[in-house]
Amino acid sequence: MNNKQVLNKRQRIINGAIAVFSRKGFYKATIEEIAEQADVGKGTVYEYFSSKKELFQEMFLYTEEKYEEMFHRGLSDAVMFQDKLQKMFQITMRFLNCHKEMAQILLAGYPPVAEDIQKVLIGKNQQNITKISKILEEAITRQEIRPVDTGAAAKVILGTLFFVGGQVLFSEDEKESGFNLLAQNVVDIILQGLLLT
Amino acid sequence: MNNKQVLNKRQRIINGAIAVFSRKGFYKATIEEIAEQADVGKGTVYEYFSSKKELFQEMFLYTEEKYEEMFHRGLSDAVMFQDKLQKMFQITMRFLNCHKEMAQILLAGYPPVAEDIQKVLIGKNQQNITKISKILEEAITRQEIRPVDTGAAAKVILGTLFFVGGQVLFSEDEKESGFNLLAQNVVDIILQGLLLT
Amino acid sequence: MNNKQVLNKRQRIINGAIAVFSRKGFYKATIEEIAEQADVGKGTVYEYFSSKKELFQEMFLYTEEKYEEMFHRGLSDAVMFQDKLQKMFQITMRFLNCHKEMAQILLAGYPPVAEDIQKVLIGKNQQNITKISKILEEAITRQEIRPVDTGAAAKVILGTLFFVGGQVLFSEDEKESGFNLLAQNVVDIILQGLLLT
Amino acid sequence: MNNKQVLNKRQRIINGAIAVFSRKGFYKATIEEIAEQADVGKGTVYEYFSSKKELFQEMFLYTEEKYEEMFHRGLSDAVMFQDKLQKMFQITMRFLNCHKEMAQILLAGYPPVAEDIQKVLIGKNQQNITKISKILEEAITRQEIRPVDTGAAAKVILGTLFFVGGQVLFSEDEKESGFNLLAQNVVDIILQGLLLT
DNA sequence: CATGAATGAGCGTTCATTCAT
DNA sequence: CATGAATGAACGCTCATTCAT
Repeated sequence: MNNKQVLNKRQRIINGAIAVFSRKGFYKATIEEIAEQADVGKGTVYEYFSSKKELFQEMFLYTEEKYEEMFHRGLSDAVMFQDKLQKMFQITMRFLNCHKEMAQILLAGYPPVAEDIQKVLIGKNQQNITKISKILEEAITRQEIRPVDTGAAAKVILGTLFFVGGQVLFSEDEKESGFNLLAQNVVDIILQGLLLT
Repeated sequence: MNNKQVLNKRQRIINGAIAVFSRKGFYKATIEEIAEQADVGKGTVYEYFSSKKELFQEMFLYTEEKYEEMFHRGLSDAVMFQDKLQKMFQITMRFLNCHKEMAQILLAGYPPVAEDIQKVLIGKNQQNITKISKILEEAITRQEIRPVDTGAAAKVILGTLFFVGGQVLFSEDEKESGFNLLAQNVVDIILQGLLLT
Repeated sequence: MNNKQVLNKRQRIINGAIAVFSRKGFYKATIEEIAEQADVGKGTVYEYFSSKKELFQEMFLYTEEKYEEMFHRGLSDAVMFQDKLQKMFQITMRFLNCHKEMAQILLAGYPPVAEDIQKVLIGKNQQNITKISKILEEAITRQEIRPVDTGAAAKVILGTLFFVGGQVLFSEDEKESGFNLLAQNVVDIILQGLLLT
Repeated sequence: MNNKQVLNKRQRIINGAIAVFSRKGFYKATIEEIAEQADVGKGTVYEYFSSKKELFQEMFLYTEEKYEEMFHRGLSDAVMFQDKLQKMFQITMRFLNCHKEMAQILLAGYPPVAEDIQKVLIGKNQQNITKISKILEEAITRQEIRPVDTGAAAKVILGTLFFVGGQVLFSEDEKESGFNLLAQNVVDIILQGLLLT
C-alpha cells in the first residue's frame, strides 16, 4: 500500500504537470499551481522531481509513451499499408481529441524552452521519422507502394499528421465525424497524390 | 529626416527583437538585450511598443509579411501547379536557410506563449490554408490536378512544408543541394502519391 | 542494553553534527546530512534534540568538554608556570591538529549564528579567562611571574592561543614540528616580552 | 550631481549591509532587510551588487579599508615601537567601540560562510601578520626590542588584539577609560613579558 | 522508539515596466 | 523624444520541522 501511495503521488504530480504545462506552457506554469492541481505541497514536487525542467521532461516522456502505446496497439492488426496509414491518422486524431491537454505538448514541435529540453524534442522527432520510414520500407518491399525516398515520405506523413493534429486541437467544433472525414481525405491525398492520372 | 529617424529606430528594435526572440525564445529574451541589440535605450523600446508581448506580435507580423512577400514574388512567374508547388518548397527552404533567426519564430507553430499571442498564430495559419486552397482550386479548375478536398490538400502541403522546414532549421549540415533534393522528393510524393499505379 | 543503545544513538548524532557543522558551518549544514552521517533517520535527530540550534549547542558543549578534559589532563603534572604555559600551547596545537573538525567550531570565536548561541560562546570565553586567570594568580603567589593584571594576561594568552590555533588550522602544511617551534616562540615572547633587558 | 546620487545609493546599501550583516550574520541577514535599511527597493541592491555574497565581500573590504586608514593615520606619528604598540591597541579599541557594527564583521575571523569568502578573510589575516612583522623587524633593527621570531610575535600581538577586541565588543559596559586601562595592561605584558627579571 | 514522506514558510534573484531627468 | 536607474511582484527552490505509520 505504501508503494501504491508513492506511485499515486508521483502520478498525481505528473497529471498536474500535464494539466498546467499544456494550459500555460513551460514558463507561465508555476510549480505552486502544479502542486495545487496535484493536491500536494509545493515541496513535495521536489521530492519526486529535482527541478521544474526535469518535471517537464519526465511528463513529456510519459505523454509520448502513452501516445506510442496507443499508436502501436492501434497499428498492430493492420496489415496493408493503406490500413496502417489510415489508422495512424485515426488514432492520432482520437488521441488528440481525448487528451487535448497532453496533445498540445506533443504538438508544440519546437517550443522555445531551454535548449536541453529542445534537444529531447528534436531527438523524439528523429525517432518518429525512423519509425515511419521503416513502415514505408516494408511496404515498398511488399510492393504495396512506389519505391519512393522513404525519409521524404515519412516527413510528408508526419508533417501532415502534426499539422492536422494542431488544427483539430485548436478548432472549436470537436465532432469526431469531422475529424474522420478530414483524416480520410488527407490519407487519400498522400496515397494517390494530387495529379490526374 | 526626423520621421526617417523614427522609422529607423522602430525598425532597429524589430530587428533586435527578431535576433533575440529567435535565439532565446519569448520568455528567455529580455527587453534589455533587445534594446542593446538595437542600440537604443531600454526605455525607448516602450516608446514604440507598449509591452514585450506587443513587440513580439509586431515582430511576428513583420516576419510573416517578409516571408509572404518573398513567397508571392517567387510564385508570380510560375503558371503550372507543379511549378508552383516546387517553388513553394524551394522558396521556403531558401528563406529558412537565409533567415534562420526569423524562421524559428514562423515555425513554432503552437508555441506555449500567452494565449492571445497564440490566437494570432492560429489565425495566421488559417489564412495560409485559405491561400493554398485557392491555388489548389485554381489548379483543379484548370484540370491540372484531381478534384480533391482542397482544405485537406492544403493541410498536407502546409504540414509538410512546416515539418520539413523544421528539419532543415535544426539540422546541423546546411547544404542547399541537400535541401533541394529533399524538396524535390517531397513534392514528388505530394504530387504522385505513394501508391503504385 | 536498551539504555546503552540510546546513548549510542545520541552520541552518533553528536559525532555526525561535529563532522557536518565543522565542514559546512551552521547554516550550510543540514539535519538530513547529519542524520545520514550518524546513520539514523532524519526524524530520530528530533527525538534527542529539539532543534538544529539545540543540537549545535549540545555539540559545542560536548566539544568544549573534550578539549577541557585533555587540557586538564595535560596540565596536571606541570608544576612550574612556564611548563604549564608551554603545555597549554602544545596541547592545544595537538588537539587542533588531531580534531580539525571540532577545532573549527571552538575557534569560530564569534560566529554570526543566532544570538542565543552567541551568548553561550561568549560565556564559555569568560570561563576560559577566569580559568587562566586563576593559574596566573597562583603563579604570582608563588612568585614565578610578575604581579601583572591577571585578566589582561589571560587575554594575551587566550588571544594568542586562538589566533595561532586558527593559523594552524587553516594552514596547508601540517607538520607537528612546525607547530611546536611556533608554540615555543610564542610562549617565549609571552614569558620574556619583547623589550631588550 | 548624478554621479553623487549614484555614490550615495551604493554607499547607502553598503551601510545597510554593515548594519544588517553585523546584527544578524551572513545567513540570517536578508537582502530585503538590507534594502529597507538603505531605503531602496530590493531590486536596486542588484543594480549595484551582483549577489548577496558579492555585497558581503564588498562591504567587508570597505570596512577593512576604513579600519586600515584609521590604523595608518594613528600610527603615523608614533616613532618608538612602544608607542606604536600602544597606539595599535588604543586605535583598535576606539574603532571597535565607535563602529561596533563593522567591528563584529572584522572580528568574526573564521565565520562559517561560503568558502570563497573565507579565503578572502584568511588572506586579509595573512596581510595583517606581514604588516606587523615588518614593524617588528624595523624595531629589531633599531634595537628597540629583542631579536625575536617576528612571525610569532606578530601572532601574539594580533591574537591579543582580536581577542581583547572581541571582549570589548561584547561587553555591556562601554567606558573608554576601562578600555584604555586594559589596552595599557595588555601592552605592558606583551612588552615586558610575564617573568620576574 | 524510529522513521522519512510531506509540508510550506522564507529567501535570493530576475526582469517587465515606470518615470524623473 | 530618449534614457536607464529604480522598483517590486513573482517564482524556483531549500530545508527545518512534523506526524502518521
